Amino acid sequence: MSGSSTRAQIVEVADRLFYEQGYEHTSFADIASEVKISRGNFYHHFKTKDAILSAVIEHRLAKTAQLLRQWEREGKTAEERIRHFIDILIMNMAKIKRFGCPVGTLCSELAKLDHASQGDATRLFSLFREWLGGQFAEFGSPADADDLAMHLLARSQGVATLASAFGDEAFIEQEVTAMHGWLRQQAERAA
Amino acid sequence: MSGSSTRAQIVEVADRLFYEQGYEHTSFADIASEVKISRGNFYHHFKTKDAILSAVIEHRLAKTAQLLRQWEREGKTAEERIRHFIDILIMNMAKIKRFGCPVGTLCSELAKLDHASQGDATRLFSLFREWLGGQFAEFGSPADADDLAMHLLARSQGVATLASAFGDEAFIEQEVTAMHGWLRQQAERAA
DNA sequence: GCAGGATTAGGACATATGTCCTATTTCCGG
DNA sequence: CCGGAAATAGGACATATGTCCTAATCCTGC
Repeated sequence: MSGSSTRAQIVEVADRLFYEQGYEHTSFADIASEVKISRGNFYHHFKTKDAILSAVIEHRLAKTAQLLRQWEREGKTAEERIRHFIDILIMNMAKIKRFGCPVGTLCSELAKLDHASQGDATRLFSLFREWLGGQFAEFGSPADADDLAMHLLARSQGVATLASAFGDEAFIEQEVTAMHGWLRQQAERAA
Repeated sequence: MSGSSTRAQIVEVADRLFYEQGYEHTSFADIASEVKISRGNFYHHFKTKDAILSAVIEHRLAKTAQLLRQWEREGKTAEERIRHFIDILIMNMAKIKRFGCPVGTLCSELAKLDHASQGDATRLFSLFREWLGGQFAEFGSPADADDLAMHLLARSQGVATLASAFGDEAFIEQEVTAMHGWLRQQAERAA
């Protein structure tokens, strides 16, 4: 079981390539070449391409959960924590401009492929949704906390899609400012 | 040049399949099979797959321009016309739930493929953007008309992406209502 | 130090797919 | 009615790709 390092490398490279090139457009050869292992060796770690996808999604879920825990620690108020979410658009601006949102584009692709892992990919969204819902619930409006979470999720998705299509970073910054304003409003309304 | 009918059929089928299955995942065989022509015959109408994509985008651009002209006729006020745009989320709800937005998902896919037609696909967004910009300009705030157009475009994109990921039609309806409310606000602010 | 499992390399194999060629059929203008 | 262009069918061809097998090598526990 020492190949864990190789396996981890495969997952990391696949994670990046699935994001940058899409799942279907990324081949075993692409991944093997970057990890510098032979295609044949691949089979020892993952029987099928679907298995790699599952591992990548699993990996992303873990990374995301960790990120959410970090925000939980860093932000004192719910508003501050939600602010962190909005700011990932700024943090990952360069990559979002080129490839869109990793979660949204993966879900879209899998939907078109009618892929078995669709549900798992959607779980990535669910993580953010539930976390945001929890934060918004602290605002005092637990009834529509989920609505607010979905609304914010949708807005960031749209920003990522358009920023990518138009190659426009300024638009990201502009909309992030607008989202911060909207968040402020929600916080004030609650207080 | 009588094959225009066959050619048109090819473009229509390709248009639908590219939407439902994605560009790369749709093969010549898929299209030929649905149009009921042989794969070989295909070459007579389109030399390359890229050529089909170009024709499909051209076709979508024409259809979109026609739609915009129709809205132009049907809506008396700018607000009414913009309302038509928002309502396509309702009109195409069933397909959006399954496959997302045809424009957004195509642009995302082409971005990952680093495809030469990326720019042409983005023109589809530009059509809506410029048209919406023109409508918002009538509100009296020509300065940020484009910002409002992009904002609305982004919101519908996000709604389509999330609705597809979660398979949630109610979310579409909810956000459409919210967008109508937002539009009303913009109109009132202008008046 | 050695046996046995883990890991790796290299390649075989079937299939799918974009591209392209050729022969045949269909259609239309003169 | 007929000659040529358009359209079609069928398949060839090279390549890419997911999958899988086998032999060699590495490493670890005894």
